[in-house]
Amino acid sequence: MAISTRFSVGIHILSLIATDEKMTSDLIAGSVNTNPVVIRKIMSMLKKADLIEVRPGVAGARLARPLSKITLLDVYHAVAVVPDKELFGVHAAPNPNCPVGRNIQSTVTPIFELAQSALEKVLAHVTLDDIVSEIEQKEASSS
Amino acid sequence: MAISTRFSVGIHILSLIATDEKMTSDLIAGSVNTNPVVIRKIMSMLKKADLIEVRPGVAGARLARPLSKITLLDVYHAVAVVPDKELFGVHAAPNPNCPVGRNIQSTVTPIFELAQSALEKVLAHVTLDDIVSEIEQKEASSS
DNA sequence: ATTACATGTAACCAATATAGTTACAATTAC
DNA sequence: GTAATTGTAACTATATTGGTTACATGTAAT
Repeated sequence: MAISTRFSVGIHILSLIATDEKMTSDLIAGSVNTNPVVIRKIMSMLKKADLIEVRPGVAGARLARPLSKITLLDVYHAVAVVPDKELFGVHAAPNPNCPVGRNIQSTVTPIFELAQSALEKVLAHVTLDDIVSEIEQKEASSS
Repeated sequence: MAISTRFSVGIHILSLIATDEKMTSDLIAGSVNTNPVVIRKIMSMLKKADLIEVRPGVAGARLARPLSKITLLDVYHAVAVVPDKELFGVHAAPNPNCPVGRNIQSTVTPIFELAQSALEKVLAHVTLDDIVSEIEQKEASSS
């Protein structure tokens, strides 16, 4: 299964908030092209992860940190696209009476962690500032 | 969602076949601790990916290539843990009338590809030979 | 303070993926 | 020919995703 689009939607939401703090979930939903409740649920996750500040009743949201201090990895973790932060699932109860069965988990897990960490490192090196700048640049060069 | 355990089970299966070509799906299921049909389905994928040779009616399987020429990435692709080979899902139809909406996909996709490729590179650098040797080593040092 | 508008959630739905299971046809080996 | 094995179809239970309706709660402005 692919990693949930909550991740890309989360980036989308934060980019919109960055350019306009008066963005309502309705407006954001219009840009993402989905239902406002989907947006509010994701924003609720972003809020719990202390990436944004939102208040019931008051339109819009505010970034809790400067754009350059929010990495894609922060968003990735915030929207919980991966349960338990374990990207790779491992079958739970291999047979301890078999040489392969009793060693497969401990053999495979560190490799999976390496792979996961390589992926996360890429995400950690990209900030929302990079994203928004890139978008602005594309807009400027297309006008 | 985590990457399916089909991946780790696939590695488990191949490691067993490597040490004994007479391994039936029943025996393998005993080591993995699951149903034989689950094993046969995964073996069917491994066969389609030309990693193993199996024949109906005849017990066991044979590796189609030497252990050192089968990477974890080969297995990863074979068991189709990721549809379309696209690890990250991206929301499909953002609003083209919004500056963020019309640029988010093209901005985010190359970063996702970088991250995915970093992960795959790790998997590509580990062969089944590494896995089996590691298991043998653990067995030897625990005796 | 009433009105209008937002957010925050609960509850539900359809579609899909996973992992497991039963059942059985087709194939091979002895 | 019999026994054993692979290969699948069909089905189940469970979980996740993405979407939707409904509504309670909170804020602001007139």
